[in-house]
Amino acid sequence: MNRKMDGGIDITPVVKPIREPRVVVQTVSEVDILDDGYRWRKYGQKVVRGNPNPRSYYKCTNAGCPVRKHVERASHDPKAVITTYEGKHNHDVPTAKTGSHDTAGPVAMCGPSRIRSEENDAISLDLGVGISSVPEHASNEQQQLHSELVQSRPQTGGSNFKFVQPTMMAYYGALNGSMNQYVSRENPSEGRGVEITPLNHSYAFPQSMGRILTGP
DNA sequence: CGGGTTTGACCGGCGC
DNA sequence: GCGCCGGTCAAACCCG
Repeated sequence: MNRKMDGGIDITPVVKPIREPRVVVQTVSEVDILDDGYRWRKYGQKVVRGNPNPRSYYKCTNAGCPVRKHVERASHDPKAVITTYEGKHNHDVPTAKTGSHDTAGPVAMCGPSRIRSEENDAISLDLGVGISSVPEHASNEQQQLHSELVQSRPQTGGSNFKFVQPTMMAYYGALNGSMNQYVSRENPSEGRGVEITPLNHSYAFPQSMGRILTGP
């Protein structure tokens, strides 16, 4: 990308309203790569502080798809995978699921997706395609970042079921806002080079989550 | 041969 | 002003 104009003068007209819908999905799986029906291309991997596990960055391989996906593993739960979707798909699902049929297809996403519209209208499931609703303006003043906490249970059948956990949502709400839970104990002297120290995480995060995930 | 994945380096933003 | 962290891009390699 050439953001430089000839002459050396570069203007910065880019309006970055950064208003893309951010969807945080908590998936319980042994594998990081969950097939949601779309094709993703890994464009980077980085290990972030507070987590011994590396975070993977994926981008939609489809043209015109600004959708990005960040996959990270919970440090306390090796089977808990946090997938963060950014943006929305502009094209239809490639239907790469040859052997499988419909369950995990696009239909599944819109169908069961809207389960949970009981009281929390703050969270809407527009994770996959923009087909259903959510048309309008996201330029409201209240919901700039609209994140949702969904729990996926990928069974071998390919059925991505999503359950919303109001309890976890609260935790994650703070998480995507500012991870105050992770940044707690840090030794300035050691800085990088040392692994995190497991330990005293007093918050009920792991407990609640672990329970929920392994509960049913 | 093509696509995708992997690793390293670079850049930008934020905090101190 | 400097340092640190996160994020992205690019090149090379591997697999299909």
